[in-house]
Amino acid sequence: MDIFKKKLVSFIKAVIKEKKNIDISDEESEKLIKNPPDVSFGDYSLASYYLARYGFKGKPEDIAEEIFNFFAPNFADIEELFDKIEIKGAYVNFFVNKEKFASFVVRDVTDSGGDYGRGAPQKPLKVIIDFSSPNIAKPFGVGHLRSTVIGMSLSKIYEFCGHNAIKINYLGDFGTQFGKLITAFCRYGDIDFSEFEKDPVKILYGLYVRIHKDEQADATVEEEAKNRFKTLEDFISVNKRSFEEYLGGVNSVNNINGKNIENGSGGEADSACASGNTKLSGENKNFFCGTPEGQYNLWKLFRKLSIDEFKRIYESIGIEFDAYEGEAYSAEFSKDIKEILLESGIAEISEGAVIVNVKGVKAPALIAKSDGTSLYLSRDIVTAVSRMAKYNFDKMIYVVGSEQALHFSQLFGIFGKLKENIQKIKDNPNFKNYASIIDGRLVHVKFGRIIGMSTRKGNLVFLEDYIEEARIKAKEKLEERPKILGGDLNALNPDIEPGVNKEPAESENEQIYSTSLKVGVGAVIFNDLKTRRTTDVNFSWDNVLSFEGQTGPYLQYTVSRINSLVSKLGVPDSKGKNPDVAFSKNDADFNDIFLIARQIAFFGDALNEAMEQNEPSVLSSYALELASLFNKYYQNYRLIGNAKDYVEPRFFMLSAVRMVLIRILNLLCVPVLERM
RNA sequence: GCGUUCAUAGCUCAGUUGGAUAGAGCAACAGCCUUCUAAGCUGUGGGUCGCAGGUUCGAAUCCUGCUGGACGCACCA
Repeated sequence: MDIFKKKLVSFIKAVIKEKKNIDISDEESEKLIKNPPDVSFGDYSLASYYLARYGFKGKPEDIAEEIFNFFAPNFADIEELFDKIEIKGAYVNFFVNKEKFASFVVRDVTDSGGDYGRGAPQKPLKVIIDFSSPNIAKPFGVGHLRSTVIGMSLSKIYEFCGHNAIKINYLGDFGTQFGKLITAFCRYGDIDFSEFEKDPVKILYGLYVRIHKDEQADATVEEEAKNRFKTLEDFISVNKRSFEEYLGGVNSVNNINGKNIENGSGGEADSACASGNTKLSGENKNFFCGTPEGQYNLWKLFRKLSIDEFKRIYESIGIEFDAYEGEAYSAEFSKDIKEILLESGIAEISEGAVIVNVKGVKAPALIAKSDGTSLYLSRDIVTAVSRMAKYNFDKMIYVVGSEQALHFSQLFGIFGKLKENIQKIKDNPNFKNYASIIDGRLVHVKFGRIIGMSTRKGNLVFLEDYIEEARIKAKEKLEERPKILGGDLNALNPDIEPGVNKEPAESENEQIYSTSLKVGVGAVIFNDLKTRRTTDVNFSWDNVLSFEGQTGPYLQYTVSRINSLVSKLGVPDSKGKNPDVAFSKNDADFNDIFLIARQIAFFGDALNEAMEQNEPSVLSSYALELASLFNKYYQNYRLIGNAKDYVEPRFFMLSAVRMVLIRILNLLCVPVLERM
């Protein structure tokens, strides 16, 4: 919060104390302060109708008058920072001293040394963010991009606000679908193993599409797939220890900063057959298709190949995880969950299957199938309890599409029911401990569908092709630029002096490649983060490939422009620490500088709102507005060629804009370019 | 049928959680590059906030009904 708002907060507290003898907190007081829709109304306003809750009575206009009459004689208290107070209808409007305001904000950003807006809560929360979660053996499509970028962005936002984010990728690596995949692999004898090694995920996807088609005509497919899945699950859970035992040991691995870094291995599931034969060929097909151990190895191989592929893609768009988990990991304990829930009466048997009736949800929650195999709901229960044991989280966010809203309301409802009935569970002290405190800490961050593609029909758009398309468009745009095409290609590379030391053509192409790739990736990612999560996205190439207006490249471009200008201006002597920044309202550009400073001052609010609502798009809109204000300024006023004491404060203003924009681009996973 | 969710300019979307005159960007049209990057800037046109009621000082926002779309609803994930 800036000092101006702080001043108002205490001013308003004072009036409520004086008039109604009520003490309100800073937070309450701050909530009463709004930003008027138009700067001509003032910079902050107090809406009198909010005061009704503190006992002020009468028409809003009269309350406003009463407040105003109190403020006016006490104006000296805030005179240092404010120019005037006005009454307008139901509002009391405050006008800041614009010169002081602009100077304060610019200096505030500059002094923060790149950390402007970073939060430092008294008690940082431990927040698990479960996102991306692709299904193995399927290509990474644009559908997964949304969860991936929303989750990654939220992780960064929580971290920047001072909390601990734990990023988990929960792979869809289990379930009947893998029975189907193994069935496909074993039924179709025409797999080219050398091709398979080259692009395994594509081949696996082909199998997936093919078996789905055959399933329609051939009823034995489903039968075989179910059996194979059962074999797989039985093989994995021929175990060794109970969930209770597992929970007893797991929190000992909890380390200091709350992060448990796991690699992409399958956790427990891996150890079941670590030395397995995973080299595929035509000869050992009998082993893979005919024995439980072979099938397990086959599944494990599919899993590994998929993860390798995912990691390559994540790296290319700057996504990383603290842990890779998988459903298979939890499958081992799904039987324990089933028994606990049944024994305690939380679950019941219906039509041979195990179900839980959850308060407020009509559809029964299915825990286990009538053939005894697990369903993903039961695996999610296991996972949540394991994570509580392991991380002791304050909050766990699932970034999953809104089509799974029912699933999550069932999952959350089950933890509510567990909490209520915890004493009915016999033994299992560890389980009771962890399971009872989960209720209320789970959040489903849902998002709308991308309309226009589907895996079943086989017309899935692969993420890599999608980015490639954007990259090519960016390259075309880049090559249209006269400066770059005409002569100075090296202008793209800040490390090379223009005109000197010309690099060979190949390197120039590399520059173009990397620049256009960053623009393409930026366009694609920003496109997913600029609208509110819950709205469905009508997929359109025209939209994604437009780099003008409200787009990622527009923001990247704005930063590049500032970079260029700043380097031409040269860094002032004061080097940026505690600079002497002062603006004069007599300068022609002052009003625009003020508007920029005002927008910068809103950054903290935008950040908070983005976190509270788990909504990165709040930052997207904010950044677009800031960039737009800057571009208007840039267009209308020239800096180069002016006197030093005119340029210097503006230099810091430019740097402040750049700092905030770069921060937001980072938070939104949009690459930042030096030049473009 | 039940449930969830959405409907704002031709198109894509904002709209400070019930507040001041409903805003941007695309697209269309008209302008601005010998001067800090034109992926930019300026201007014009474009609205019964799906429809009908209700709640109150005040509704795009809240409640009810209707219309239309999306998604989900027992052994997939």
